[in-house]
Amino acid sequence: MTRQILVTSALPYANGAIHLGHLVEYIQTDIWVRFQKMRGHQCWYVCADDTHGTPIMLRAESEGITPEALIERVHGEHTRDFAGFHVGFDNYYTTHSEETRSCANELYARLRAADLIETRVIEQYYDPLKQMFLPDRYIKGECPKCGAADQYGDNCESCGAAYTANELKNPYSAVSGAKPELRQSEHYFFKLSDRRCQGFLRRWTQGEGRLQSEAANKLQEWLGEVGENKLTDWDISREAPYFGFEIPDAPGKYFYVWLDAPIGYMGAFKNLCAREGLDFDAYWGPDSTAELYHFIGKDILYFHALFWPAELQHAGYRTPTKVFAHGFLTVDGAKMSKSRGTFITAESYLAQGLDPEWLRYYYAAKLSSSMEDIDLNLDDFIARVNADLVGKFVNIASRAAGFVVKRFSGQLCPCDESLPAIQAIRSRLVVIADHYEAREFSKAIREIMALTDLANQYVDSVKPWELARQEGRENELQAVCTNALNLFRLLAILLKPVLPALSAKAEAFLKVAPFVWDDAESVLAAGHAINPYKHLLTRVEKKQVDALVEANRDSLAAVPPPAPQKHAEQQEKAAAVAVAQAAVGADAGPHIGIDQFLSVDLRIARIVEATQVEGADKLVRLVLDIGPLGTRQVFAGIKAAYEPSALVGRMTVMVANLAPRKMKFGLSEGMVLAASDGGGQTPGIFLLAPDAGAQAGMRVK
RNA sequence: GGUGAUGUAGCUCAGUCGGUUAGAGCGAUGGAUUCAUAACCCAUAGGUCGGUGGUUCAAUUCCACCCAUCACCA
Repeated sequence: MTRQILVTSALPYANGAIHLGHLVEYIQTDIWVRFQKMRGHQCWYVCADDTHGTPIMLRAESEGITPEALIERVHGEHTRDFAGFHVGFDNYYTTHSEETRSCANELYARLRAADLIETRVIEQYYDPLKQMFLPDRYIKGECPKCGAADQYGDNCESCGAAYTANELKNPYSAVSGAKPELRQSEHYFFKLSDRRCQGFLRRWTQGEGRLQSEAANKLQEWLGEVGENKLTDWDISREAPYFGFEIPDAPGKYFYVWLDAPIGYMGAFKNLCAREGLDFDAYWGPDSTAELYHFIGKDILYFHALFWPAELQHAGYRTPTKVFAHGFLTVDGAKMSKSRGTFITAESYLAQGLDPEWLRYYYAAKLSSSMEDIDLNLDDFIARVNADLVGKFVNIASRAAGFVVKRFSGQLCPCDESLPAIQAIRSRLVVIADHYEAREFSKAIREIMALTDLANQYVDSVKPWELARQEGRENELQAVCTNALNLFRLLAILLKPVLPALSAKAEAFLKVAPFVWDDAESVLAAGHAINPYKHLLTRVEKKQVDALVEANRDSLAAVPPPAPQKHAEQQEKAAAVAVAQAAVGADAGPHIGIDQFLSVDLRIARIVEATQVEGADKLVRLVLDIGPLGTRQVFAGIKAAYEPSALVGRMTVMVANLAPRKMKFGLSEGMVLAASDGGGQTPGIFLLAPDAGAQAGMRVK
């Protein structure tokens, strides 16, 4: 029976590059989709860029371009990167489309009709300078609990306390630095707390096979006990200015990016329907018999297993058949890191000349159906790809093809289907297919590689190179090589979902039509002729991987800090961090060693003299007392912020071993430490000062 | 802080619904071989199954606590 299947991967956010963490999901999904297609099912794979929200708006602004221009450029980059890794979308669209807009409007209207939309006035911080409401993540201030400075508006990184932005002390806008004011505005809420949603979700999330058991448990936790009303309503609107879709009956208010993101699945599919002549309702209507699967990262389970099905259900659409969550990617056992060079972009991987199928294979070899994180161990990556793919798999074709082409013009004789190795493959077909279907790719790969070992053992046992030296044994030679090539073909079929490009080369080499799964039931006919063998796959070299890491080290200062996967919600914090970092003047950059740090001689200094410098716009001349080290003259560019007379007597911190520099106004013998916003968004210069008790000349470290 | 997941050979991972000698691939070592991008084949070594206690005739497997890593706490 031919199944009708619609598959999605989560929409990547349109303000950053695709990296190896993202690729886990797209490769996982692509393997599954390719498997379904090989099985002869009608399977559509759609995805899109997630293009709306504050981070996009601010990012575009900082680049001096329109959001439309930004998302168009990023769409091009994403499309290129995915194609480079053979991710075969049937449609890679954008949420900034008329299809998505109309789907969003329709879904919203239906929820409204179902009395599941409610308006409520809420009080929120507003940036008077920037003239916009600030998401919590864009407000910083002192933690209400422990008093730590520069904490975000949702929780404290110092003491871990959770609170609302309104509770922060001395709040300021991370966008402009301005002091935000509380303003009221009307927001639109999806009533997730409604009894209907609760009841529905309790049933839906526990549906057989709907979610992985870990995910179902998590959902159970979020839902709470029966009677316990743990779900809260979801704020789905944002005030202008906002880059997104305006809510039809609410001028100046926009759908929150997370509302239209999953609707982007619909929009992308609707666009595909127009192109392919498909019936949208056959897939999304309440009576749809098609299967709908969402592949997502475990970080966005909440959206896909609570909000999304509840919305669909009550807006009269079908709900997802299953939601598949995967874990995060670590590299060499740790979070991806810019300073270590393990925050690797898809673009750089390809640009450095690494083969995308190496990564596809490695991921497949590690992926299971669980939500566990997977680790890309770079040394293991090299060893495994080389051993399995080049040493074992490709080697089978390589060691048989030469004889067949040279001695028999590429012609094959009948294949011995009773061969134990062939029988072994046949006997494992169902098991392997089941593993693919269940997304147990690592198990499938394990099986296939065990069979590959059998194939090499077979070649070793029949010793074609000895037969080739003996007259009169040509038939035997042709027979064993034919068998070996058939073994290779069968294995290539099994690996095709993982290695589409390599399989295509194998098809060309063997001169056969594109493999489908059922081809594994047959063998090449006697008399069939193959092409001369060309290398199907090169080895990974350590130096290539080293170069890749080097190329990614610290090369991404402009993008948000590393994280396994980024979607709109999480992006807000990342973007806020980026904004905050820009405000400090620079990214944290690569690490330095303790020795390097200790080479800077920082000293507590007492300002004993401070005078205007005639003819200098920014400089103040300071004479600093650093105790046993005597006094130093320093010219500091702090005139804009400090009246010289007010500085006399103050304690501060200076770099005592900075090489003296001759300036127009005299010799500067060091540097005082002061903070300022290199980006110019927060005005002011802030001289450092030690706590009371510090004495002039003390070492700072 | 609370909750959950994970922690098994140098590396990557299986596995044990408690039961005689804990498995695979890679890597290492030795051997064999030379058809194959020095690949392949055979063999050997290597683990107090994160730590400490407990339950049991018996625990790596169950329980408690601890440590480490990761995640969630919307």
